[in-house]
Amino acid sequence: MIYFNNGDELLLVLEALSNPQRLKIIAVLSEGRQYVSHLARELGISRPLLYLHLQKLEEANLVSSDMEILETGQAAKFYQLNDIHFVLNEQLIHDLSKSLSIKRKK
Amino acid sequence: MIYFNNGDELLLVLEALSNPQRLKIIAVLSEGRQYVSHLARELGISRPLLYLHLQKLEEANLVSSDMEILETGQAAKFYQLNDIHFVLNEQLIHDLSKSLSIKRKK
DNA sequence: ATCATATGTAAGTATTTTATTACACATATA
DNA sequence: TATATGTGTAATAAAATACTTACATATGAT
Repeated sequence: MIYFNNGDELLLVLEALSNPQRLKIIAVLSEGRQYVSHLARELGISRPLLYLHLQKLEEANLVSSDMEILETGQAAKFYQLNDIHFVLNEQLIHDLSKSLSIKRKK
Repeated sequence: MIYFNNGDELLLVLEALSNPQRLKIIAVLSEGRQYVSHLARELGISRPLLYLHLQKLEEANLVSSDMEILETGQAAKFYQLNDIHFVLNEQLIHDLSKSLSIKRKK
């Protein structure tokens, strides 16, 4: 169960989830861990783009990664889902909005 | 309780929620309905910008609006929260991802 | 050595989102 | 009439996000 410590954390998760590619990534990973190149082929997107999305998911703590040696002997970076489960309602948004910053990113 | 009919609907809601200004708007509206100009002053943002955000929230069905005559005799547009309450987990994302489209917007 | 597979990232472009400025129009009050 | 309040929107600018192309490096198999 995801617990949000503040509004910025909630926003980080919501931003990570508000993209169709990233939802697809989560859907694929929900069937089991997988390494980057394989994931890219499965999703039909370029590896650099996949990296971008995985990075956002990782920053929001929705996925994690480990290096592992494939049967072929090559190193591969495996990604897996963290526990993604939370409830969202107006009360929570109201409470967390006090610790939510409105800021420029760059 | 929000029920998502498909992946695109889920995404629409997540996109609407993934912005700090819009979370603040929801937080304010959770304390009661309010009209646009008043809301803009309370949030410290311009009315055109507020319109933009309210439109996104309305498209995601998170808020609704009604015109009403103020005590002063002027017409005002009141916004109020719809029921915002849902659970999100990997199973749901997995299921809804099948009806999720990856598309350009314009 | 060459081919296929893997990771990793820099640099540039395209698209979308967010925000501002400037209008038009209406009602009530001083 | 001038001022203050309200709605509504068009046009533009700025910022952030998404995506592409190109490259470097490494391992194993042919």
